[in-house]
Amino acid sequence: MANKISDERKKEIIEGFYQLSVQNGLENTSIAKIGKHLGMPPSLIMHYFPTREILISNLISHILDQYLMIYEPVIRELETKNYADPNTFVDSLFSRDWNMLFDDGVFYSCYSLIFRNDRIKKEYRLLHDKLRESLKDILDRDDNFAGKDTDLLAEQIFVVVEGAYYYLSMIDDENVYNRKLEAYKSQVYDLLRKYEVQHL
Amino acid sequence: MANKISDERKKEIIEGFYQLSVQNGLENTSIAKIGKHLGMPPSLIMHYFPTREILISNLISHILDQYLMIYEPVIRELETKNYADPNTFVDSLFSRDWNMLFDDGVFYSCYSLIFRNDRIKKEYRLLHDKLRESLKDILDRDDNFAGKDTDLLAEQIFVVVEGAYYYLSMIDDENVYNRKLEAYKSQVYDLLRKYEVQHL
DNA sequence: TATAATATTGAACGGATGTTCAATTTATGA
DNA sequence: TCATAAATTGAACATCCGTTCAATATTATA
Repeated sequence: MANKISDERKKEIIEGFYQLSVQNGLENTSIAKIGKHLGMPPSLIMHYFPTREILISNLISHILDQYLMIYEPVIRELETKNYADPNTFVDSLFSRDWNMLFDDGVFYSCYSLIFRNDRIKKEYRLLHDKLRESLKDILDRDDNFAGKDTDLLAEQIFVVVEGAYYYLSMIDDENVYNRKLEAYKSQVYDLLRKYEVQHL
Repeated sequence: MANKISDERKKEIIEGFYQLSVQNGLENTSIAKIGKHLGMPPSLIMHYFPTREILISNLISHILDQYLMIYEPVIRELETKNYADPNTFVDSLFSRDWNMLFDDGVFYSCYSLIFRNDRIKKEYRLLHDKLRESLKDILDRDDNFAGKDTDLLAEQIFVVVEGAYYYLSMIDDENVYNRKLEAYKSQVYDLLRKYEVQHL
């Protein structure tokens, strides 16, 4: 609460940056354009983010926070119940809902920066470690997976999820999209079933 | 063979573009820089590629061709034999070799363009359709998968492969890398085993 | 060899880029 | 209220961007 104006401006700038990046792409969004979009001179943007690199770095933190926020409702739902139906869980993971809330184009643009920037790489790694850890905790709380390698299971589930979004992003045709979606879903169902303790 | 000089120059320009993109990133590689790198004026580049958009489009075709070329030895090996050991096949798919031959950074940069360019999206889609189709053909030729949904199997294998490369690209630590690599490999082994006809 | 087509050059363009800076306005705290 | 700090402005910068164009050199064709 020390610098309230400062914090609000920073937030405003980053969100403006994000919005324009969704529309025109990260690489086509300049500081001048952000300024025009928000009705402020570029020099003000540079007052809060001294270089473009710092700006981008903050945009990435913002995006990764958003990404985490999208997962959170699913994770929290599973944390409250001691056992949640895997089907509903998988359905949430593959829900089309957060395609509306989150722009994959900007996400992959930022992802591609990990190959030349170790700090960004680390930030992406930490995000995914956190997600995997959350899932593992949930699985551990479930008796069906007692004594199983839930670390490995969580890892293998997320690999399918990421691969699925990679492929689904290429698909325009709704029927094809749904068919593929079901294929990837059942792939995760199978993983869960494979790991579950057999009840009689 | 009509325009040999033209074709060679085009190839030279695209490869120069690719090399600089590997070093500095796609978004930091300008026409002027390519010209300087190859010792030719930017106007010559624009003579062969009238706009930057066309240049990028050709770079993407080049990259997707290369991507296909990396898969080809594996695919051809499996085509010649009537039955190839799934293990060696999976090993090849996950071989670290083509990380040396192919730059994932440029690949993902180009991939992120699919979200705002339908032609690029289609080109990526066709590439992956082709790869999946090749794998399906190979599986179909194998008696162990007779009567099985090899289309689905191929799809699910590639989802794991793509997801795997997505995650592995974030890992620097060699031990962690290898551990994850094995997890993803065994995930594909499991898929193959699940689909195989049971022999006694 | 003459002619047409192609390849190559170098200069120039308007505009956009990230960044700097000094001046001014606004808010904060004593 | 007054001094100090923070927020904001607008102009200016060197440099790079993609692109254009007319002129020249080279090659292919008849």
